Amino acid sequence: MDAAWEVARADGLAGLTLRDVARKVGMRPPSVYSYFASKHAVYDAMYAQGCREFLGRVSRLDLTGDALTDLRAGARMFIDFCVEDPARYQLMFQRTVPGFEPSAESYALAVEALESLRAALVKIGITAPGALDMLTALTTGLADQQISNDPGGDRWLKLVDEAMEMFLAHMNTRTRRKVR
Amino acid sequence: MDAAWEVARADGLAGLTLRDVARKVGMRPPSVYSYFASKHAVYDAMYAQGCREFLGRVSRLDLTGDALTDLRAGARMFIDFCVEDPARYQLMFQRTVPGFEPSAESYALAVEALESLRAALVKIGITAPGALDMLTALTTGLADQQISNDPGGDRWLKLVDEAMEMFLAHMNTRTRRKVR
DNA sequence: GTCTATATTTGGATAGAC
DNA sequence: GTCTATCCAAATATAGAC
Repeated sequence: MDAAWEVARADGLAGLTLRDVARKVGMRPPSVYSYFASKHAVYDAMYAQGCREFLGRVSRLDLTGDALTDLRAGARMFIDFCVEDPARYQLMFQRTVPGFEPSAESYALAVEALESLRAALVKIGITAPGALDMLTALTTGLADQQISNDPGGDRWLKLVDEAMEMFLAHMNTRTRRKVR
Repeated sequence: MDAAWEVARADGLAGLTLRDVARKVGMRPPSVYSYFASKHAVYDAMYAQGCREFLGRVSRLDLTGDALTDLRAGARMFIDFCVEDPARYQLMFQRTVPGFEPSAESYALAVEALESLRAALVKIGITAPGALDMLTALTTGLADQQISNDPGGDRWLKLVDEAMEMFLAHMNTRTRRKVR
């Protein structure tokens, strides 16, 4: 798995070949088939591993109950996760690999992650319809722009706190309007 | 070119092959080389064509001078442009094709498009540093989520107006803070 | 479990005739 | 300009020996 990630990071996710993975671990290509039934299976294992890593980070967030503080922490965690490994980001969130679809088993992990995000939002009082969708658009947009247009830099990273302020202020407006 | 786009839409951008393009126009594969020097050259021509189409739409926007109205119109135009052809979106904004980099000539068109966006923002009084970056993050995020997670639907499309309200309210806040 | 050997497919690209 | 024929390389996958 480590070798597969290395190859994906070096040659692009679509450029991953079992030959390269095999060579990286000092094996001949056919030997890889003792561990994975197909190239697809390698992608699926990577997808699942990415989901588990993400779930681990979600669970290690220590949230305070203060909306702005928690939004910032969550958004930073998510965007750091995306930016630190663009190949993983592409696999998990872009789905741009030729014919790859995660297995039901792996996909369940992704659903679990989104569910935990929804629960966290409810906990800080953000329940408006569309709020979760707006937040995922905003955070993936920041991550995407950072990765595509300023790799290695911080041009969009440094907007994360401000984006969460903007988001929260907007949600507060909506809530007040509703209550009145 | 039309055939190339059709193939890209059908088989994915990375799945485009000159063989398929040739067959689609009733030619044999080598004949394509009378028109394009390489597969790369085809991608580059597609990129340039996408940019020109986008520039055309930018110039056809009739802006009113009212910030919210114009932001909404611009964002809708951009996101519609992205969503209506995910292969084009991937080529122009994701840059996920194996070793493809647009030629300097083609890239200049993309720069021109971003420049016209910046000018439009200035015209409605949005000049804060980072405002343009925040706007591109927000709009590409909406487009990206729509394409990735609800293709053919409108789950994120219908958030566009609200997103622009949020963005504008935020920018107004920042301006006032600066003035005081 | 790992290897050698190989089948098979695919696809970019060129040579040279017409 | 288009064709036939072909080269070449890469890459997934399998068979079967050790």
